[in-house]
Amino acid sequence: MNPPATWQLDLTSLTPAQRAAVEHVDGPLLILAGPGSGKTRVITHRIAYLLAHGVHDYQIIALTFTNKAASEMQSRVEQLAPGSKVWLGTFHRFCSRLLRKYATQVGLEQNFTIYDSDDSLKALKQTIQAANIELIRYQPEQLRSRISWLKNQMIRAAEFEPRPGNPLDSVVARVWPLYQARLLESNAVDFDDLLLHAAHLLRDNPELRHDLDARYRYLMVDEYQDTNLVQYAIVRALSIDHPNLAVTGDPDQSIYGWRGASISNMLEFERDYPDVRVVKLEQNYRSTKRILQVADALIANNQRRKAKILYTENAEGRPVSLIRYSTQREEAEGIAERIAAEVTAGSRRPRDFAIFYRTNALSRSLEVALHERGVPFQLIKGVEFFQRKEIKDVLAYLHVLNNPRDDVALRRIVNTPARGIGPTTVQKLAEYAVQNGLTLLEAMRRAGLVDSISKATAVKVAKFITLIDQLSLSTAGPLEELVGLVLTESGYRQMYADSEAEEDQDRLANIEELLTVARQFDERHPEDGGLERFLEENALVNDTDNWETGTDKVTLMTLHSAKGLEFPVVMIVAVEDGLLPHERSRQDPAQLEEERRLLFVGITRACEELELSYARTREFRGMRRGAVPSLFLMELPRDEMELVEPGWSMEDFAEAETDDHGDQSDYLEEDALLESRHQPASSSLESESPPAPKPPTAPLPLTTGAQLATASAPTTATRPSPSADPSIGQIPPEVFRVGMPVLHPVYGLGKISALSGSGKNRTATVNFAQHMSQKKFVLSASPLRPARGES
DNA sequence: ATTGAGAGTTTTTTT
DNA sequence: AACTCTCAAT
Repeated sequence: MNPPATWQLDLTSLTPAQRAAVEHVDGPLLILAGPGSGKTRVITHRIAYLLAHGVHDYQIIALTFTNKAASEMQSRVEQLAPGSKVWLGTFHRFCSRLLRKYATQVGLEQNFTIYDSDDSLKALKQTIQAANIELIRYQPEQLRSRISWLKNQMIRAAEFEPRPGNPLDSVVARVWPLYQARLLESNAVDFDDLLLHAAHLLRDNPELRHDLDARYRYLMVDEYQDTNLVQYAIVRALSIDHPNLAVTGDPDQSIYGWRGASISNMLEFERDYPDVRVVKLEQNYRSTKRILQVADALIANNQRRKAKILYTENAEGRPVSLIRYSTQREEAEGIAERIAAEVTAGSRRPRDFAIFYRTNALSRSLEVALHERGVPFQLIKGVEFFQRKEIKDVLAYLHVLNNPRDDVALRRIVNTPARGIGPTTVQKLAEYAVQNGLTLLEAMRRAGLVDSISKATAVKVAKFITLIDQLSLSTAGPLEELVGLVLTESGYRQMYADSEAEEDQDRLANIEELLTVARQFDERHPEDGGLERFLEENALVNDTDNWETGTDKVTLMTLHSAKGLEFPVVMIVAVEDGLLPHERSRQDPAQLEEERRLLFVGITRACEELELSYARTREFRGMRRGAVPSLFLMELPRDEMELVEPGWSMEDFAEAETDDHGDQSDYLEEDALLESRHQPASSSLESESPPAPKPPTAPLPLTTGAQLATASAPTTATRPSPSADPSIGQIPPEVFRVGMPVLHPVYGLGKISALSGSGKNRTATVNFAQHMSQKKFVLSASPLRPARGES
């Protein structure tokens, strides 16, 4: 049955360690893979190796956490073993597939709906409202995340034991069973249920478990350090009779602990599978020596870890930059400026750069700065397209057609576009439904029989029902046609088409885009398409998956979504106390270590150059606050780094002037914090001798004593106070001459290659050796000054 | 039923 | 600042 290998598998390019992992066939295998160690290569080669040694493709499954990772592997397996049908996908997709098949075993129907977190929050709110439960001070979102966390611990509503005296838990104890009942009535599951139902399915049906264990004989799990208890249970259940389980991961890259991921799954792997073969992949093929040393020094500060060696045969590379900006805006502009300069000079392309930040809210100023300079960029946000209101609205129509019991979707569309069926009417219908044991949709069919609903309103509801019935006649056809029908018949497209607002025009465009998605689906599934499948595919997709590596743009993303990627130049912004580590993680040492791992992940994404930055002030929830450098920065090895401190711009003069008092206290606060954190760690950035007391405007302790190499940024050690800073307009434009060496606070040393214009418009073209870039400056408005003879 | 003002939130987020 | 939710007014 298994076709002879018509392709050649070349293992000679692998290192001995990689090869050992690839050639391991039967029995448990644990691959400890450091960042950039060729992990994906090993997994894909191993799949090909198994196929070449007589394993059937349907006997192999590989589970990943993201679609992105899955499709990446898919295409690489396809290259190594063309035509094979190994199942690669996410945990959630795997469970969803399993549940479609065995839905009735867990009380669902095959056409169940998958609620995303937005939908499940709505269902939860409806539950709370219908049962009239007092939330005390809790937000529904808090309940949702608590329930989610519990589900990830493999606890079901019926088994839940509230922590005594815990008010949140006592509310959860009341709401959760009702919420779960509502989901069941709606024939729906949330993301967590997908895993939880599957885990219980396997636990409660020994024969089924046995069969599936045999069927999926070779199981692989990627990013095993991020598995939670439920995922662990699923993996375990499928590898009891045939423990051919290969997992890869890196405890140092575990960054989803807050979601219930447990490193212990990885650390205790050897206990669960005593005969495990352990392979360590420690050589890094991605980063320069310096970047790796910085990463290594940082992560060494974590107590709860297995020490591991990180080494590379790559070049030494350039020092890692640590840049201190005075404001958030300068940080964004400095970065955008550098990228623009290097792109203009042709030394880098936009796609070479990635900018990471801790929270999405930090992206705004970067977007603005890049946009102003015409630098193309793509912003990766977690959800985006399928989470947009207009998309969810249209999909809600499809959900109702596919699963008439889907109340969340039904409530969403019943008055969208406006049909004069308001919340009061829906409320009455919902009550009628409960009293008569009907679904909401069935109750709507009988709106005329509900006493409290007026004749006029009942007619409107009847019209809506007619619309749904009419649409449901077309559910068997192509998706593109169905979506088109929904758009026209519901009046949804018209609603936006009539609008003048620019925002609505964008929405219209997004809706048209959805039509494209539907068409592409039709093309991809000429035989095995169908509404249910379309909805499922889109339910388990997120925006990160649409991230295109092919486009030539700068990438902006959170540190979390950066995992698994790499870029020639990486910039990590806002490495400040309260943001990284995040303030919510400061109490708990375990969480602090997770934050450190997060920065570790960010650092190890960089191949050639790495730039960390922080600012002295930052806008935060509409307020400007003084910012303190992250304690993680003190843990980095100064030998591998250079400190850069750009000069001040015109705006900062104004800011420094008006905010003088605020600034002073910020400084004092910074000093105090840094003093109190004085750590004996030898790799600390701080000097051995305690820093001398400083006037409020003196540089930070971080910069005192010039511990860091400052060659490329001569302004660093002697940054004058703002009032004395000969920044802008201080140097008369006529001083400059062609060939003159000049100094720029951001780009460092350069040479004037051309001059043009006169007076205020006099412009200099400067070549900067350091960045191999060329920039133009209007002299009267630039911080440029002669490199010699500076004060 | 729709609109607008005011109040209260606000991490990260593979799915 | 930006978002969502609530409640009162239209």
